[in-house]
Amino acid sequence: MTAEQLHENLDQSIACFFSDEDVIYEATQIFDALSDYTRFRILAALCEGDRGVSDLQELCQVSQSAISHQLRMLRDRGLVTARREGQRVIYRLADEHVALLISVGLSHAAELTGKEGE
Amino acid sequence: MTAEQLHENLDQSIACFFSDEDVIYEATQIFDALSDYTRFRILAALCEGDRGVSDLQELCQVSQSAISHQLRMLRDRGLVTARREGQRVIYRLADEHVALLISVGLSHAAELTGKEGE
DNA sequence: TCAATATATGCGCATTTGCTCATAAGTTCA
DNA sequence: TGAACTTATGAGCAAATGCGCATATATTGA
Repeated sequence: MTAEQLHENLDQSIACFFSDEDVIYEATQIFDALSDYTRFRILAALCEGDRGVSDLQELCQVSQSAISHQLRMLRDRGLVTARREGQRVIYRLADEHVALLISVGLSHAAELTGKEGE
Repeated sequence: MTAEQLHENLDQSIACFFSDEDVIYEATQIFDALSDYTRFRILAALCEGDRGVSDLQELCQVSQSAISHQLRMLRDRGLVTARREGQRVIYRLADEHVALLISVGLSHAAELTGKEGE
């Protein structure tokens, strides 16, 4: 089999995944958002309900600036939305897929670390 | 931050997610593996079946060195396993959760980019 | 044993990332 | 208005990342 033939076969068999390079890139952006310890905890907390910035800051134990920078990134990527309530700004998950991703990721991680029974 | 500090500040309502800092870290490692364009395509290809290194290299259109470096990372994180077949080395997905993560990530991405109907 | 093929690895560099610091901007209340 | 409070932002820095380059290792066949 030539390289070209191989390539065509591969393309066909996984066409459902590789139909659009932009979609793949966008998917990597989602996973990138979930790949940081602070951001993951932000998103996991938001799975449970809306949270203010200062609540998230306390939960994640990082500086106000760090939380705000990470929230900006999550906003820019469309993973969260923000609304103002007086002085506070309340964040909310923008996509229900995120909760599923977090759940699956934690299941996998729990198996790897042998903590699934807790 | 120590494990004690983290545990003390955890919100009770999300204790199910935050029961172990190691599990959270491990989850972020999985998402980190999926956050790179080349690695994502490697893993997506492996969802369809085992693949040799040169096949993956051709599919991802990157150098031999780049593929090998990324495969090493995926091995180190336990996401793939490798077996030798003659001169070739064949890689395989080590965890079925990865296929689910990829599927959910692509669904989310397809919605964001307006390509879900294709 | 040696050349050819296939894959892995150490080093180094350019780029990216996550954070701190300082400061700006928006809101409430006096 | 202005002070207190909350959140956002820009600049810059240390650390991490992804890859190229050169080379090492492993397998096969002559």
